[in-house]
Amino acid sequence: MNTKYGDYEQTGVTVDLSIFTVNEDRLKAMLVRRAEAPFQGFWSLPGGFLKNGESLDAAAQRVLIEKTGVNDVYMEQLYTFGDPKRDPRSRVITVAYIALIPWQNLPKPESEKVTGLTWVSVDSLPKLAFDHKEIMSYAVKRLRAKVSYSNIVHGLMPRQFRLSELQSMYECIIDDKLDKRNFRKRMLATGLLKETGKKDLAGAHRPAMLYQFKTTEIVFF
Amino acid sequence: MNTKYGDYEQTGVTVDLSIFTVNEDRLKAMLVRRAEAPFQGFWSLPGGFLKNGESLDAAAQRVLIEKTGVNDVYMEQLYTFGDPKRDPRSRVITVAYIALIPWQNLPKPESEKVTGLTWVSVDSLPKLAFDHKEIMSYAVKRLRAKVSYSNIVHGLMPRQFRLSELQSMYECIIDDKLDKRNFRKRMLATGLLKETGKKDLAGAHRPAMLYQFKTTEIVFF
DNA sequence: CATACTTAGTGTTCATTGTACACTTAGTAT
DNA sequence: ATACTAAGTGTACAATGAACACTAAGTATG
Repeated sequence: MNTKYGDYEQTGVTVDLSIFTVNEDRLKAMLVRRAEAPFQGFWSLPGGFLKNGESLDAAAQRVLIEKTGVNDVYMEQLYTFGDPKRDPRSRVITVAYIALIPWQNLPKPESEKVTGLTWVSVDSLPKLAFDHKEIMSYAVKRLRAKVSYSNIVHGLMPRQFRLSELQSMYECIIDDKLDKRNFRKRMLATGLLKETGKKDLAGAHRPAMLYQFKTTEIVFF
Repeated sequence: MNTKYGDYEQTGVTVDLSIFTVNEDRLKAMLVRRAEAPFQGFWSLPGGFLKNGESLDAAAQRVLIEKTGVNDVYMEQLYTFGDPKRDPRSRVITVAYIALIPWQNLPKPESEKVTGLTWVSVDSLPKLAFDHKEIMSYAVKRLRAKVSYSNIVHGLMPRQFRLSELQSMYECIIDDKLDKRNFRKRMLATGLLKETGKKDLAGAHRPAMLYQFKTTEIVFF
């Protein structure tokens, strides 16, 4: 396990992902069932070892596609966790990422039994393997904070949406209610939205204008 | 070099530190001269390999003490850089940290020739080894941003100080002038400062009250 | 010892931003 | 035709941020 340097241990490097979506008015995270020891049968964050010649971002992308089938989503590095005892087998440090996926973009969920995957509200997480609870807490904290000073919710919205849907998205991430008129004023004032000209005729009520983001980039207010 | 897993390379893990101080009204970073290849003779960030059983934070602390002789300073993890080509020898990922040290707390600098250490204004950095320029840019960006929404400057101030010194600290980090009255109002309004009751009688002018921070913790506004 | 010099210390006005709050509109359903 | 539902809109007030100039309390000098 150790190199010729003695003091300098060979270290495993993994990436672990906090993949978020919003569904049924709940902020949810993807968990995968561990098939093997340690923590066999426990839920954990999707992750994997860094491969030969692979950048950290690329590794995170790879894990994302493996588990969700989805590409091209918002992703950012969160933090690196390196407690020497965090993996009982050997020294492994993990570079944690946050990813955001609009629920609509996810393939229809198959049975949890088959896939070993599930989406769980971040407020009612089960016991998680390793230090994944800590990682997840940190990710939720970062996401909640970032919502208030950036347009990061973009990563969770479908391409076109009603302003009321956008508002709900904010509300369920920050877990608080917002004033409709002030919300609309602020959002339109950012200049990041544009009207599509289309209307959403669903429902027995006045149809809503559909909006979309002008740019994919994350902007800080 | 490779493990039995083939795809999964053994990876070196280092920590690299952007250590900042302010002196002569300049935000400066510590650089160390590389004694060995690669990048022999180049300036680089202080850093080192993660040791056996050592947490990332502990490794960063160790490097800090080795290079500065100083303990107990503000330090935070910055970002993890993992481009597969960032070290020409082999796969090494590095966890970057930011550290802040009040200039007054540093031991008297010996000759650069002897120590291989120097402090350079972040606006006039020389060519750096590896991807250290990129790391440093990111660190400066983070520090400049954080100054405006936290009391992180605490990490750069001596224990007691005049409000005008505090203002200068802000000004030279954000590289802009601030209004004296508004600055004082805002600072005192945070409630994070307390008067020491002492006066600074240096200089041929009205003596200044000395202040200190009530708490060591970093607070976000 | 009177005067000049230097930095410390202090308030107010105005502009901008944020917050609270209720009714009309345009569709569908009965 | 009427009821129902979510969409869409404006204003008054409070809080915050920004611009701005003089007096105070020491030391240094002639």
